Amino acid sequence: MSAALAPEAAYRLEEQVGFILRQVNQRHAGLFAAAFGDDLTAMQWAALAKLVELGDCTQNLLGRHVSMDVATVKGVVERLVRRGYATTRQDPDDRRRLIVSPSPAGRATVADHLGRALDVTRATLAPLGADEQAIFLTLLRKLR
Amino acid sequence: MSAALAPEAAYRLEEQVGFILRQVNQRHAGLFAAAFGDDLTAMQWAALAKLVELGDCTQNLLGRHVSMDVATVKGVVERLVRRGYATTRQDPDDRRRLIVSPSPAGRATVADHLGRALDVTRATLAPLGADEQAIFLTLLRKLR
DNA sequence: CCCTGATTGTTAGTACACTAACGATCGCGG
DNA sequence: CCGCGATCGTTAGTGTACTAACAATCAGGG
Repeated sequence: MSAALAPEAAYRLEEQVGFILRQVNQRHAGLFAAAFGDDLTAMQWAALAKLVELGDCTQNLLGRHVSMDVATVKGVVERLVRRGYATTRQDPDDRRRLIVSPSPAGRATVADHLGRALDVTRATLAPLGADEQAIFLTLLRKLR
Repeated sequence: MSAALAPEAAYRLEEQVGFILRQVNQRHAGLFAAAFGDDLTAMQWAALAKLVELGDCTQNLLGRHVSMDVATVKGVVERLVRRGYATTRQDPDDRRRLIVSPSPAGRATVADHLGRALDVTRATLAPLGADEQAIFLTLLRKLR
């Protein structure tokens, strides 16, 4: 399956999962930005929504809950703090740990934007029918 | 649908398309990096594979073919040039344009890595059965 | 109680991604 | 042929993402 028969006819970039995945991600990012404007990025929203759900939480644990590695979550939390949506303090019981807490403004923002977040999900899936959406999500989850 | 009934029970971050999409992307990126090592990133591979397919090509046009905006494609092309996989020159007929060309090494690298690229696609979709893969790709394409 | 290994966080470095602002150029209509 | 809008590329700035190296700290065993 190498040289003679179908040289590079066998490889179509635009049919590879990774490529399409990136395009779908781009579309989702655009929809998200349109709904959230300069309020929050998708990453910040994920971290903040999870933080409000969990309450006080180690930076490390928060990162694991939202699938961000340590270096990434640090930057995201830093920007949440800068915007006044969260605060950080050292854990007195374990001085390695940094405890992140949602601020009242953070909780309010999550409540405020919940509808918009759901709209983004709906808009992203809009090209599919209701049954297709269910199938798609089931399959997508398996690829996690 | 705001306060009294289902406060934030209605929003589960880990069920939102955008969130799962990011996780699937992360997994794909990991598989890609494992297969390609330090040879090429997924972005560089996409750009180079498309460049070899198209032959000489405007930087702008290349970007459109691989869904990268102008600023992004500039960086990617720059790194391809730095690695010796492509060259750039001004279009004599339109001095705004920058023509990007694959180098012999670039063509060889694409040929060399075609199998690995297909392996990455296979590995990414491996959690699904053959029929599921087809359905998934059909649905995914609609969300582009 | 010290030693060692694991955990937590920070920093530096590379590579996407997108916006906005800018300069150079092209092409078309008047 | 002049001007003006559209196109192409570059730069700067912000925000992910991930690796690697490091410092501080904690926990458990000898």
